Formats: sequence, C-alpha cells, structure tokens
Amino acid sequence: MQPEKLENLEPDTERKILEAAGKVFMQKGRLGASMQDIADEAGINRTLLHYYFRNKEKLFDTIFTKLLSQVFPTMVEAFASDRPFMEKIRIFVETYADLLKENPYLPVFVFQEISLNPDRLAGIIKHVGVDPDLALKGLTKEMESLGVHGMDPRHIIANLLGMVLFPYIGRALFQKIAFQDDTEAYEKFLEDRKEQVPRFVNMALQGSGQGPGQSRKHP
Amino acid sequence: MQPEKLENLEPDTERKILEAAGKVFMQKGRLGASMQDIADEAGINRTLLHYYFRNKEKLFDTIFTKLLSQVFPTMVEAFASDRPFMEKIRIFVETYADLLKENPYLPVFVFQEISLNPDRLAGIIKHVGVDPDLALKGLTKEMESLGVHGMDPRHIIANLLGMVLFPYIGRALFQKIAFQDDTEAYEKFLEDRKEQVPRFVNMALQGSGQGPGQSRKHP
DNA sequence: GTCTATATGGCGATAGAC
DNA sequence: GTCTATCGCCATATAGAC
Repeated sequence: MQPEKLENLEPDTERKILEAAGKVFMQKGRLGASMQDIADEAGINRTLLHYYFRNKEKLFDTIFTKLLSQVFPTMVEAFASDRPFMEKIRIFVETYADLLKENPYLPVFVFQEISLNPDRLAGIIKHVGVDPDLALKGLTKEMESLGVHGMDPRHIIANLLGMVLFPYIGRALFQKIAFQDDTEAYEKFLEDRKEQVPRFVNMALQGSGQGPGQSRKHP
Repeated sequence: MQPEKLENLEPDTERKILEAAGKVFMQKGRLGASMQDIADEAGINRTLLHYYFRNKEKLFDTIFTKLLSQVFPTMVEAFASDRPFMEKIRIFVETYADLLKENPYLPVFVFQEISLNPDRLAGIIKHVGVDPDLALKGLTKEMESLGVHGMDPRHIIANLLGMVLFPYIGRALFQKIAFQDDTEAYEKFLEDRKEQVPRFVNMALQGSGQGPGQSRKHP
C-alpha cells in the first residue's frame, strides 16, 4: 500500500485508476471499455491495472459498488428525514440534479448494467444496508396528512425518479428531437427542471395553488 | 411449425434471423450479443448471418432502425391527433404500456445505444421523418386552453416519458428494493400505472378534482 | 511498483465444398 | 442457401526483467 519511492513517487496510482475507471466505465459501459482505455485515461501502463486489481471484473465491481453506495443513501435519506413533505421533494430533486450534472452518464450506465446483470445488485444492497420500508411507511403517512388517500407511495417515487432521471437517460435523443440539438438550450431546460418537477408534484398532490417550498421565482 | 422437411426448405430464414437478433440485441446489448448467440436463438448456422447481412454492424443497424421506426411514430402521433388533451395523455400511456409489456428491455437498450453512439440517430430521424415542432406547438395551445400558462410543453413530455419509462428502465432495481423482488406485485404495479400516470398528470395540470378520462375506479 | 514481451481465448469474417 | 474449416484480430491476462 505505502511503497517507499525515490524515483517515482506516486502512491496515489490507485486513486488515479479508480477515477479513470469510473469515468471510462460510465462513458463506454462495462463491455465497451477496454483496460487499455482506462490505463490511457489514468496515464499509466496497462498492466498496472492488473497489479492493483487482479482483473477487469474485480476493477469493475469496485467501481460499481462505490457508485451505488454513493447514490443509494442519497435517495433514501432524502425521504427518511423529518422535514415537511414538499421540502423532501425539493431536496431530493436538487440533490439529484447536482449529482447528475457531474455524472450525466450515471443513470444509463447503472440501469444498463443492472438490467444485464441483476445478480450484482443483491450483494450491493446488503453492503449499503438501505431500509426502504421505513421511508415508504413515512411517505404513506405524510401523503394522507396532505389529503391524498389510498395511493401507493411507490407511484410517487416512480414518478419522481422518472421525471428526474429521464432528461439524462434520454438526453441524446430528447435534445436532438425536441431542442434541435441545441446544447445550451437543453442545459437551461435541465436547470429549469429543479423548479418544474417539484411544482408538478406539488400541484398533483395538493390540487391547484402554490404549496410549500415554492417561493423563489415567478409563479 | 411446418414439419414438411425434405432437405431444408426455409426461405423465411431472414425473418427468423431478424426476430432472433431483435430479441438477443435487446437483452444483451450490441456489445454483449455475439453472432453465435443470435444464430443459436434463430436455430441456424452462424455463417448464415453473414450471408443474409454482411456483418454484425449491418445486422444491428437493420434491427435498430426497425425498432425506432416503430416507436417514434407512436410517440409523435399520439400527440398530433386532434383529440382532447387528457385523451391524448391516456392514449399515449396505454399505447406505451402495451408496447413495453411486450418489449421490456427496449428502453434501456435504446437509450444505452444512443448514449454510446449518438450519430446513429441522425440517419434514423431522417428516415422516419418526425416533426416534433408541430406536436409541440399544438401542445402549447392546448395547455393554455386548459389554463396552464407559460409552461414549456417539453416539461410535460419529459415528465410523461419519465413516468412511463422509469418502471421499465429501473425495473431490476426498483422491484428488488421497493417490492422485495416480488414479480407479481410489480406487474400489478405496472398495470396500475396505466391509471395512475394520467391521473397524476391531470391533477397537476387541472388542479384538484377529476378531469376527463378518469372514470373507472375509486376517486 | 512499473515496464516489455508474450501467451491465451473469443469473436467476427471469409473461403470453399456441397 | 447452407454447411465446415480456417484465418486474423483484439482484449484480457500473466511471466519476467528492471
């Protein structure tokens, strides 16, 4: 781990590898990314990858687990807090907007990988230790106190995740078709969604009018 | 099917190939699928694939174009009709629900592929000849007549597509975390969304109360 | 720890017999 | 049109020098 190094003092090689691997895997996918690609991105020799992580699979597992361990808690915790409902929604949307802005390829990458290899999930879920039941129960209660009765909260979650993730998952297609491939316009659109998505949810749940957590810009 | 078999008379080999290739490509992705996989699925010899379609790339392009040509029009036409707004929403949701039920891997596959290789899109869009501007203009007008002012209709589209597609894109993950991996419960959930999504949109756009196209079950 | 050289296997693609 | 046999490439992985 800590090698004495007079001539080539970079014990942070491992860090560079992880960083490069994350980037390359997300952009090209597990199969599309070659070890050479990752080595190039990290600026090191290819065989070093095998020295630090025995093979491609192990390297990938490390990256994948790391990414999901970072994403899952954010998701659940946003709903596990004791803030008012619409406040949770707003926090959730903004947290993900920031996360996705920095990792735009993350959703496609994750879902493609899980879809291809669902077994990988089991281990990771254990490793992270999320408890969605708790958050779900809380949601149900809060929705009822908002006057929404008999609605499975998982519909809300699915709606929310869909609305937040779609602009990233379908970006290449959506930007080209609905924005004439205007990147700047699309980025403005992404920014707008931080406001539009919570408002949409709010209106759907509360009926018309402005709910809490909507006081910044124009109506 | 046809037990008639003197030597090997099957000129519908091409059809079998296309069917098999579509299935295998969707399930394993372009890179994950090998020509051998496709040949096996079609029940033919591997070199026959090269006889009918020169190489893997050409075979893939055929499949991909075919799939998108089937999906795009459905999407745009649902909004280009002159039915009332909520009717369009309902039709859109149900059409996609049916399509996705039969091709659950389609969204991940398409978005992954486009994300990896955006260039492929340009040709296909031309080939299909969609005109989203028209549908967008119409949407804006209809929303205003519903009392929704100053809202970019593309937010509605993104919300709708996200809500419809997410349960399929994130199925492996969502079913495991929020449904304890209960497949039957999840399929019930998918069925429910045909009703829940239009209602959610309706409430968001009209405020509270029941809009059109919502008369089947409990309030 | 880092490099060069090399082994191994899989897959796409073609040639050629039938 | 369909098969068998084979070629050549590329990516993973390891051996071994420094």
